[in-house]
Amino acid sequence: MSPATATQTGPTQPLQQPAEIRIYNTLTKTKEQLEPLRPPQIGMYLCGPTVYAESHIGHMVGPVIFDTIKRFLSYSGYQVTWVVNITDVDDKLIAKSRERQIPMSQIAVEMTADYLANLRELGVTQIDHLPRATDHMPQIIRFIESLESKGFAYEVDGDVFFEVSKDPHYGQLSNRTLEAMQGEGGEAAGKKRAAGDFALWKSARHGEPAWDSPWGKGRPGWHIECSAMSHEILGETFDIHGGGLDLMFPHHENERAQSSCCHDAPMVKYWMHNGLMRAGEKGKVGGKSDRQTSDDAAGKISRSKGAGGLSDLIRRHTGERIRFFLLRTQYRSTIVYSEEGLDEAGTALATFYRFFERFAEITGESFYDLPAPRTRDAGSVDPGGDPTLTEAVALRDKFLAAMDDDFNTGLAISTLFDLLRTANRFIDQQGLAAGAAADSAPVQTLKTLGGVIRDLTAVLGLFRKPPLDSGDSQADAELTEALMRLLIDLRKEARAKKDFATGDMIRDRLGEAGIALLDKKDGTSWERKS
RNA sequence: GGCGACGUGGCCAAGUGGCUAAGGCGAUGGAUUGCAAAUCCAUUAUUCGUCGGUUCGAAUCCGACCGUCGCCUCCA
Repeated sequence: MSPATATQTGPTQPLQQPAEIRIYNTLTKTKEQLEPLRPPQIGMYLCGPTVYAESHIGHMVGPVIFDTIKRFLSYSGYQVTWVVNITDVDDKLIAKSRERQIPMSQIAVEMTADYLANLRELGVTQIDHLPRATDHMPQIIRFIESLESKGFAYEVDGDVFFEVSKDPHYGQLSNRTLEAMQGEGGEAAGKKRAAGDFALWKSARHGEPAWDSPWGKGRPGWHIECSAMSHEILGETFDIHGGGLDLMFPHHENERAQSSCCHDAPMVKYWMHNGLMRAGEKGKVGGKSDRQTSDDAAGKISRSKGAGGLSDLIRRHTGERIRFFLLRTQYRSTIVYSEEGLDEAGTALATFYRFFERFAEITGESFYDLPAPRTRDAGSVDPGGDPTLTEAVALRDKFLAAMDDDFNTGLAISTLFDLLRTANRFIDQQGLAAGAAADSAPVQTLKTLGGVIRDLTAVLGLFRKPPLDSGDSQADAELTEALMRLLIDLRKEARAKKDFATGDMIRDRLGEAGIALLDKKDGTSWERKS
């Protein structure tokens, strides 16, 4: 049975479908045409973190891809409301609170700040609502009451459980049958009617954070906060629900059960699950070794294995590099994390940065200041018979087609490289350099090319601002710039006198210090080697 | 044990029935350069884990096998 058919939104008016966007729906295991419930509005929910510890890079996969999805959907003419929850009450938080001898709420505040700072660094800026579980106790309690009154839940000594067998569709999302699930039932096994039943409300033990409820003092179970808060903000049925593959069961299965039983309506139209990140093996890149000696237990990255330190990773690699690294892989596949992979992403990114410098030198305009068109239509370009622009338009179309097909960011990025080559080739062929007449036709064409690249990279949330040398203060950066200017001028003078030995020494010594010089027709610039 | 994903060049990674198998990193040759770097051009998988099968035709569908990984307990 298709969940899509179960939703009635009244007469569908002839809405202009902005684009043929297809989404892989984990519920149906097929790619489906995106048809929002209430176009042009789209409601989107992503399961956020339980804030008991620092986030690690794996936590960023979902936010980065969904941030990109929202940017792309907005670009395609939709108005997206994106919600990411913060779960700030839970067993792990309580345990952490005991361990550190500080209130649970303080840990939650600290770790939420850490999470948000990381999101900011990775350019995740599109979230509209960040609801916290503890701010929604009345809604959560009402939700549970409603389930209880409809016969889907039962109370035992202050605990309330969802009775899984009452939901005829239970197991549909994660594709498992009740019979196949024969767990132990966890610590509350003795109280539950069936092992698969799960807690909606947990009675408080001594010293635990607790809220008043019809069942006595206690706290919400896992799952229920997402049902209550998504309902509060996005309604009974909304368009897209996302999260990591590992949340499919039990979290999403239970969420779905709670919400659809409570409202007697499908909870979500499109379920999306991103792949998980794995830790790569050790550094060695061997030759052709026939035997796969995977002595290094490479597995899913998780907090329980001590993963963390994302802010340190950002400091070393920059948020943009990490975002780019994540976006180069299709969101449903496993991403293997490795330092080498991140380094390579940095190398690839440098090609973009060099083009932006070239662009600025020739046009006199900063790439980063170019306006990014807000819609596909506004961003379209009329090539007017120009072969270079014709090529660019074709590549832009390819980019958009890739994104239309279940947000294939990896394929989309490949067209960006093609676009870069097109632009660089054009510059070379035209012999463009600093000082070119601003109103000349080639410069205008280059500006148009730059505009297309600006447009598309903005959809991916890249190049929002010039790359900074992380850790440098403003004053240090200025000093570095002045010293580099001096060295470059000295070398220039030496070379003018054909004193190549001195010139090369300056270049070599800078190279040893991790700085590369780039000689161009119109002068020399420098960059840090990654 | 149950359910599921994946296995594409040296590495990363698109492509899920049919033009010459994207793109990145790396490598090699060339243009350019005083020499480099950057940029551009060219080359770098007759082949897509293995073996069968379906088909006029498969990396793409089916089966078996090998291998890697995930979920089934907290996890983005």
